[in-house]
This record gives sequence, C-alpha cells and structure tokens, in this order.
Amino acid sequence: MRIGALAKAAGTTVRTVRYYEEIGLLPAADERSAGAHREYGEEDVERLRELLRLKGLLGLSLEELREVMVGEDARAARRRAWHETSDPDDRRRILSEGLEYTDSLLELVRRRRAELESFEAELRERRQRQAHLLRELARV
Amino acid sequence: MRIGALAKAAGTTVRTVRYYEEIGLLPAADERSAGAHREYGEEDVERLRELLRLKGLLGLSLEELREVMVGEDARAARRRAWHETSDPDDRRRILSEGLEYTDSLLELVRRRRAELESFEAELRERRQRQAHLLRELARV
DNA sequence: TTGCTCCTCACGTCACGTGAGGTGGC
DNA sequence: TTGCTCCTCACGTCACGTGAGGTGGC
Repeated sequence: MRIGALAKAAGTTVRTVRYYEEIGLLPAADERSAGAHREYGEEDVERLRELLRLKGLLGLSLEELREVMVGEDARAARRRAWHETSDPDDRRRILSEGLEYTDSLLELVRRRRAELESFEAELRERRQRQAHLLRELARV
Repeated sequence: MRIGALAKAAGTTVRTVRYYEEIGLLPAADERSAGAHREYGEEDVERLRELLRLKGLLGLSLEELREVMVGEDARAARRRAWHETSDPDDRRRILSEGLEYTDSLLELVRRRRAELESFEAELRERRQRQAHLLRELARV
C-alpha cells in the first residue's frame, strides 16, 4: 500500500502522513533508497487511525500524542511478543500491561465525554427554558 | 473588567483574546482611544466561554466558529429584544428562533458525543478481550 | 506514450506564543 | 516610587496546505 492509499484509509492527507513521519510519530518506512516510494501495511493504517482519533476527539497536541504513542509502540511490541511466546507467565505479563494501557486510554476518553455531556446538559437546560416559556405564551 | 481578568475567567490567555478581537470573533471593545485599556463585562465572559467550548470540545476552526457566532450574535440580539418588547407575538418569534439555534448546537454536540462513544465502545471491547484472555490463563 | 501518483524542497497559513520597548492605574 | 498589568509591533512556532519541478509504476 502506498502513501495515498494509507492516507485515504485513515481519513487524512498525504502531507499529514509525511509530516508525522518527519517528526517521528509514524515510523519511517524502512530502508527506502532516496526518492523511492513509501510502502505501508495494515498495521500502519491501524496506528494512524488511532493517532487521528486521539488527536481529533481528545484534542491532544502532537507532543502529547508522542507520549501516548510510546504506549502504542509497547502495544505493537506486545502483539509481536504474544505470538512469539507460549509461556503462560509471559502472556499474563503481556496481557496485564495491555489492560493497563487500554485503561489509561479509556480514562482519557471518559474525561472528555464528561466535559461534552456537561455542555450538552447546559444546552438541554437552555432548551427547556425556551420551550417552557413558549408554552406559557401559547396559553395567553 | 480588564483583559487579564476576562482571559482568566474564561480560561484562556490574553493573547488569544486580542487575537479573537483582531479577526472579529470578539467585538472590539468600543471607542478605545489608541493605547487605552480594553474593558469587558459579564456577557463577554459568557461569549468567550461558549466560543472556547465550541472550539475545544467540537474541534471547530475559527472560520467555522465565525459562522456559529452569527448565531450567537442573533442570540444576544434576541435577549435585548426580549426585554424591549412585551408583545406576545414578538416574544413567540424570539423564542422559536432561540429554540432553533439551541437545537442546532445540540445537534453538533450530539454528533461529537456519538463519535466519542464509538471510540469508547471500541476500547471497552479491547479491554474485554484482554480481561477474558487473562481469566483463561489464570485457569491453567 | 499518456495519466496518475509519488518524490523532495520550500514558502504560505492558521492560531496563537513570546519577547521588546513603552505606558497606565492602584 | 515601585509593581503589576496593560499596550502595540513583530518575529517565532506548530501542524500542516500548497505549489514547483521532477521521477516512477501500471
């Protein structure tokens, strides 16, 4: 898959992909001879999608994203390690680290949702007042 | 209230307030002699707060905000008009316009919440899988 | 060969941050 | 008078957008 297909699949632009690579948010597609096309796989789509959602929905800066991505790197590493071991202790460790990471993301998302819901509640209240007054006027 | 107090009350910076004034998102505090201090009131805090929430929570650009703010201007105008009339027909019209505007904001907020909830659902699912696998391993 | 997508500079833009140098009010 | 906040340029920065000019693969 080339850069255009990746960008489209993840819902962003070619320039953004190149920029993220430039600042190290996406891994530089390995061993490209100068001027050669970049090649990507499914896991790059996954990673880019998650990046964009964390940025867009949670409003993280690319610097903050970089920190979260340390967690994403570890997640990818765990996935590989998972398939390379069958030792239950290893797998238990891998899983609990994964759980911890998922929980930290869930915490971020929940906090955001709380803000959004408080705004929505305020709007609903406003709506109520307006609708109530309209009914009052209708009775006159 | 001066610009520092306004910025603090709304949870932003002095520079941002000046920038929003520059591009016309906030009204230029009227009839300042060159170099004089800007003066603000409670309704400026209100407006700036709403702006920042629409921007931060919904991820609107300042250009998009400018369009929404046309609605906010109308809202402020309706508030003034409300107090200047007692004619039921006028008030009914004011109220239904207000309702319409509130509904459009609610629609924006709901759409965002839906995106956030779908992300949260995905994370919960991921968490479930991890927790399930952990229990499986514990039984071995 | 034609069309499309890709490549690398590199300058432009949006939404501010951050001094520089100076003035105003408790 | 001292301190704090304010003022206006104006350059810097972050996260890309947008050509310019050229090369690569179906």
